Amino acid sequence: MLGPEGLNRALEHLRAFVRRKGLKSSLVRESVARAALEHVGHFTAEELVRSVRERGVEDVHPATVYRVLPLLVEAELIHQTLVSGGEGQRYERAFEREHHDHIICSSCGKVVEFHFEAIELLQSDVAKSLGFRLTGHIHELFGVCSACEPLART
Amino acid sequence: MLGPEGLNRALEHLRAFVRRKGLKSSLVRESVARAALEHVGHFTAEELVRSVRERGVEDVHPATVYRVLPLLVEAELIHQTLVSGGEGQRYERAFEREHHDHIICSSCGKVVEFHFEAIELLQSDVAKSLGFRLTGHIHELFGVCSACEPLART
DNA sequence: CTTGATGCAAAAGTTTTGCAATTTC
DNA sequence: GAAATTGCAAAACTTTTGCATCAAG
Repeated sequence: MLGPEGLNRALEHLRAFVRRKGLKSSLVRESVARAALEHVGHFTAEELVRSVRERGVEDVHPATVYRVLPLLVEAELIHQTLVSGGEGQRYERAFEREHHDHIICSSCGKVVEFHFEAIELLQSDVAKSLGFRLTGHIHELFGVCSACEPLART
Repeated sequence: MLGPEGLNRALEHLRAFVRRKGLKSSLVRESVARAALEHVGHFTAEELVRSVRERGVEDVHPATVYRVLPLLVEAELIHQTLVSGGEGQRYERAFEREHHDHIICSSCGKVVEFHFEAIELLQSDVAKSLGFRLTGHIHELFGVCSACEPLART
């Protein structure tokens, strides 16, 4: 959860980013940013359009959201996430959040975040040993959560 | 590379699979399977259509490829892969291949496969500690390869 | 000769784009 | 007022689907 102060910091960050790029600020874009930043969990472009609309104040056209999303990514307010397939590209807030990966229950769809430093370190080692300078990664685990597997419980 | 004998084993495997499911064998499907199995590296549905056509013998309609691909996945002749975004779902051969993940150079697009048992083991640990039975994963690293980074070489 | 496989065309779903109207600076 | 942003409609792209025809067992 990003509190009201965090939201302000994020919007200020966005304004500075926009200024730096020689672009203009805009109400609509900030509405989209607000909806994205306060969205719980992952969201698609379409869901974001709905979120903005549900907040009542502004209304956004899907095309605009599709134009704003890459900008928010570039400003590092949000990240693209995978959370496997389905309906289109997903995003989640990145601003003032720690890095994490996901494990998804194939049965109920539950998504749990995890962060394991040991894995992160090994990733760097792998990259280094292959002659790469690591800049990012996608890591998603699939499984069946305990709630979905009342069977086979030892 | 899958040699001619491997190809035969794969096709026989497919035939058995098809029989087991109560479906029928077909020339076209086997052409698609052959093209997929002998394809070097990753491929999309569209590329597979081209590959089949280039082999000259058969010709396949895209719709057919889209219908065949899930079957080949189910038969475990191929796997879906990510190899980040771009034009549609990608696949690669799975038959008689070890599991591996990918690291991709963001600059030149080079894809290198890797397999690190330590990471695989940690993944299981993570899943277990979160109450999941692990069934699969996507793991893709991004970076800049040595060829693309003549600068910053220490 | 019954059932599955295929081609084709049309549809569906997501994302992009050209353009006129609007907002921002 | 010049330039960026937005909405709208149309296009682009990938994938799916209904249906008539073809091929397999």
